[in-house]
Amino acid sequence: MHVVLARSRGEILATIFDDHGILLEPAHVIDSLAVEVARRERSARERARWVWDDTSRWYPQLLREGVRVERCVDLRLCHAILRGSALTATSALARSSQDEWSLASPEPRVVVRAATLFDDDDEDGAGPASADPIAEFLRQRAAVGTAQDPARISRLLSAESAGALVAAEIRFAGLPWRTEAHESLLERVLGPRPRGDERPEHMVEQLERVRAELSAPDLNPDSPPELLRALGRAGIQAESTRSWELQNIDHPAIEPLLAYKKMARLLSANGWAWLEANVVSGRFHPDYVPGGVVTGRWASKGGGGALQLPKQVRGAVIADAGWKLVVADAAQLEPRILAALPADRGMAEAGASGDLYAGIVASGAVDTRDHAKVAMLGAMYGATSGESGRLLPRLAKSYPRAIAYVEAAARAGERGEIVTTRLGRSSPRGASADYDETATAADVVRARNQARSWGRFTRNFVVQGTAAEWALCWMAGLRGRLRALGGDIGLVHEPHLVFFLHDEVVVHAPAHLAERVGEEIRAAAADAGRLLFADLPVDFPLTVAIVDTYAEAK
DNA sequence: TATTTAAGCGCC
DNA sequence: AAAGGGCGCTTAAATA
Repeated sequence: MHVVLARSRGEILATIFDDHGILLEPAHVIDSLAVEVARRERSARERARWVWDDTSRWYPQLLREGVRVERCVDLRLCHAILRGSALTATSALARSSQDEWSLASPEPRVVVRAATLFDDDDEDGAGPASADPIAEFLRQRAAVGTAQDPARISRLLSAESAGALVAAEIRFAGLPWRTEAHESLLERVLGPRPRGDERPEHMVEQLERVRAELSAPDLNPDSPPELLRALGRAGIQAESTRSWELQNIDHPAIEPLLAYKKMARLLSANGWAWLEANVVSGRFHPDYVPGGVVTGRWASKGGGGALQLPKQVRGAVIADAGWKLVVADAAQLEPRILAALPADRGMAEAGASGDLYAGIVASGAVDTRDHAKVAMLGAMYGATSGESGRLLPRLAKSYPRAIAYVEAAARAGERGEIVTTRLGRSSPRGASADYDETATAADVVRARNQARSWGRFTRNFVVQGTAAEWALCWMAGLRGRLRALGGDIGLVHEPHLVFFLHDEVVVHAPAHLAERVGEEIRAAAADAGRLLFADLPVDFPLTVAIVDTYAEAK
C-alpha cells in the first residue's frame, strides 16, 4: 500500500493506493501526521510505503516526534533516476521536458535552538512541494512499467529512497563526539587555543623556522604565490606549493613548511571553530545529500564536511558509556564490483581469498601487491601513463572480461553515449566534442582530449555507481535488521547508524548487542551482494571492528 | 564591498 | 609515487 502525502494550504492530505496503483482512498485531510504514520507503521498487515516529494522535508519532523518510517518513496530522488536511466528512456517521464521535479531540493533552513539542531521547516515553501505528488507518483510507476526488467530499476528506487531515510536518521541521531577529546588533540598538535585569530604556538614555531631558512622574515605561508616566490629566491624551483611536490625537495625549509601546512589544515578544517559550529550536545550531525553525486554516491554539505572527516580527529568519536561503535568497512569494494559486473570468474576467484590484490599476484598477472593495486586503480580510473598504464595490459591478459567491461564503458563515453550501472542509474550525456573541416589542429586535439576525459568518467561511473548501489542496499538492509535487533524501543535507544563513508558504516550500539550488530552488518552485506548480482560467485568481505573510539578501527 | 574562481587538501 | 574517477570546504586571489 502506498500513502501519498501532500501539503495544501497548511493542511496535510493523504491519498491511498494499493500495490497495483489502484486508488483505495481519495485525498483526505490528516489531523496529525505523526499519529497517522505511527498508527499505520504499527499495523503489520498494512505495510505502508510513504510517498512524499522530498524525505528531507518530511522525515526530520517525524523523527523529532519519535516516529520512524519503514519504507518510503522519495519522488524527487526517484525522478532524477528515472529521467536519466537507459532502462526507462522511452517513458513519458523521461521524454518530458524539465519541470519542478527535476530541480534540486530547496535549502531547508537550519537554526540552532536550545543546544539542539532543528530544521526550520518551511511547510508552505516553494519547490516540489507545490507540485502534485499524486500525478508524479503515477507517472513514475508508469515509467517503471516501461522497463524491460522492472525489478532492476525498482530495486534501485527502493534503495535510493531507503538511503534518504538513513541519511535523515543519521543526522537526527548524530555521531557521538567528545569535545574534550577533540580539544586535547588540538592542544597537543597546535598548542593552546590562541586568542582571536592569531596562529597557534606550534604553528608559529614552525613558521619561524621556515622564514629563517628561506630568509623571508615576513613570509605569509598561506599565500601560495608568495610562498612560491620565496621558495624560488631560496633556489627551490617548485611548480606549485602542494605538499606532495614539496616532499621531494631536499632543503631545510621543507620539513617545517610541511609541518606548518599540516597544522594549518587541521586548524582551518577541524579546529576549535569547527568544533563550536558542528558539535552540539556531544553529537556531530552529518548533513548528507543522498544522490548528491552524479554516480549515485552521497554528497555532504555544510561546514561539518561529513565525508571528509580526517583520520586525525577520529579519536574524538567515542561511544557513550555502556555503548560501542561497530565500524564496518567493505574491503576493496570497487575492484570487487569490477569483477562482479561482467562476471569475471577469474577475478572473482582472485578475491575469494580475502585479499583481491594478493590473489591477482598469486595468479601471476603481476609481481607485487602494489603493482596489482596500482593496475586495478588504473583500470577503474583510466590511467594513461606511468606505472599504472604500463601494468594495465598485463591485467587485461589475465582478466579479459573485467578489463573489456571498463574499456567498453570508456569507449561508449568517448562516442558520447551514456553508460548504466547494474541497477539502472545512467550517466549524464557528455557535451559532444565535435569539430568540422574548419577546425585547427589544436581544436582536434582539444576535442580528442575532451572525449577521452569523458571516457574516463564513464569508465569510472559504472564501477563507482554500482558500488554506491551496493552500499545503499547494504545500509537499507542493515537499517531494518538493526531495528529488529533493537526491539523497536526508539531510534537512539537501539543500535543505530551514526556514520557512512561510501564503503564504510559506523553503528552506535549498546555494548551487549555489539557482537550481534557485527553479524547483522555481515548478513546485510551478503544480502546486498545478492540483490545486485544474484548468485554470482563474488563476495564482498567486510572488516568489522567493535571499538570505543573510531580511531581504533583500521 | 561582494561574489566568483583557483589552489590546496581532506575523504572514498 | 603522486597518473587516472568522484566530491566539499577554507583561504587567498581575482573579478565584478
